[in-house]
Amino acid sequence: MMDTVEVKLQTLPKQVAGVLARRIAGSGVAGGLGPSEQQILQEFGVSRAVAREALKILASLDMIEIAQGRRVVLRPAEEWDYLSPLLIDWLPHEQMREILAEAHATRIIIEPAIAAIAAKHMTKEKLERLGTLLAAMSASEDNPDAYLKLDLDFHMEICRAARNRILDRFMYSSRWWQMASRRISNQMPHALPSATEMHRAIYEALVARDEKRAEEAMRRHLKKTTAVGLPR
Amino acid sequence: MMDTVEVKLQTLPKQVAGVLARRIAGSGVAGGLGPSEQQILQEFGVSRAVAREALKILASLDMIEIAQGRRVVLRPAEEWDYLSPLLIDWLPHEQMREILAEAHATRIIIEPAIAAIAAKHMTKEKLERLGTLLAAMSASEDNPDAYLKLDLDFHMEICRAARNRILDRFMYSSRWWQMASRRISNQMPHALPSATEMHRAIYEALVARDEKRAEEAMRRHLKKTTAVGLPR
DNA sequence: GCCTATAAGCTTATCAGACAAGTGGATGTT
DNA sequence: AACATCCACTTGTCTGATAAGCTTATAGGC
Repeated sequence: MMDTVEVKLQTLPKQVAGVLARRIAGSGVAGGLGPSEQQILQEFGVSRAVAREALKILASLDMIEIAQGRRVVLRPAEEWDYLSPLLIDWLPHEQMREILAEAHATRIIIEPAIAAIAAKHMTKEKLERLGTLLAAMSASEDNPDAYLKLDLDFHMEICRAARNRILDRFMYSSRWWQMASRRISNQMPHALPSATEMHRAIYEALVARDEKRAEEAMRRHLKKTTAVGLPR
Repeated sequence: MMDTVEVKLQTLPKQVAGVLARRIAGSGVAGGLGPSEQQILQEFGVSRAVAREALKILASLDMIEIAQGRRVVLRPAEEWDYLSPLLIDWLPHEQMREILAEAHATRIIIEPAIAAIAAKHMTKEKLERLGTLLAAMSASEDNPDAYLKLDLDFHMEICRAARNRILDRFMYSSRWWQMASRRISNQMPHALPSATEMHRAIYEALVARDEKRAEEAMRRHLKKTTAVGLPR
């Protein structure tokens, strides 16, 4: 039963995996031994099914390697799946801030290129949806949470226009980073009206189907929108 | 026991997940009902533990959504985890070729930027390792398999120099795509000596710490190395 | 008739205990 | 010292229960 507290925020294996992941992230040596099923049984008092699922979760993040007959071993942190929303939540704040900064740097590389491709493929329907989102953003400048969601949708919609599922997947992960970013620092990075203006600039470049201008507008936007809470 | 054939190429849940994934990828409607534990038990004759793990695998790829009490539902294909080596293997060839083309397009976006950043951060040790890899490539031009491995290591090593774990993860996935690419089309795309020359150009730009030149050399390399087996 | 509350029957989640299969090291033999 | 065998330990799979959450239908009250 894992604990006297009976609240069930999430599934049991996920909770166990979270504890183990934090422990590994905090003080794990690649190549070293990972938690065995038996250890988990004793420490958490859960059934073997739960222990196994927890390990499977860690394995799916490439944090550990499981093989029949062999003990669980820790994998190098450079190869963990930092694109997963699970791992994001389980990293110590120090590492999390680093990752978020790296994620933002990656956005600056990828999204301008996406905007350029999107400008080429832009259709009337897409533009209409983008226009609607833009209007909604303009009307939600007093509601940061709603604004963030619209912001994410706006970027995702542009990405979809590029018709590249790999890039789609990247943007999908990007969503979690930005929500995590919001979570650790509640302050708004900039005045929302200014953000709306930059989004409008991107939108208009897309309307004009001007690849170079869309690329540049996106780059300017992202460079201004510095990674939240990362003054370093 | 799943089948009369007793060969064990991989774990049982993975096999089941593979069959289900192919089926879903072939004719699945987002929002529709996915396979239930009961259905899997009856169809494959496996235990519930195996059926559950198979479903968990599909869920980790964002192909299905599992919740207690509710039936399993199919998630939209646009949000599947195309970065996973599992999914790559399970896609029908048609879709796989599309994805591989999109993956290559993504490389052309990301890797030149990586090369530029790497040029800035390049150290003596990294350069030495890259030089060693380059020499090994030159010596392995008659062994396509060994060459591919060295090629992948070369690109990964450059990425590591950029010190960005998100980009690392992308390159890590890229490895699987290229191995899959090789798998479906055994022909070598180009003469290996020519490839070595292009790698050497990248290497020399890195030695000179010339960001622009490294970026351009990488771009030229990738544009030449068209996605294998994709004449379309 | 309409709304609500309860209950029944699905589904997935967790538990328990067993046996199978693979690995690695200890043991013992040559 | 080299090799084969065995044994302890690990993960993989099976069986059959019980718990918990959701959906639907049914019965009751208004």
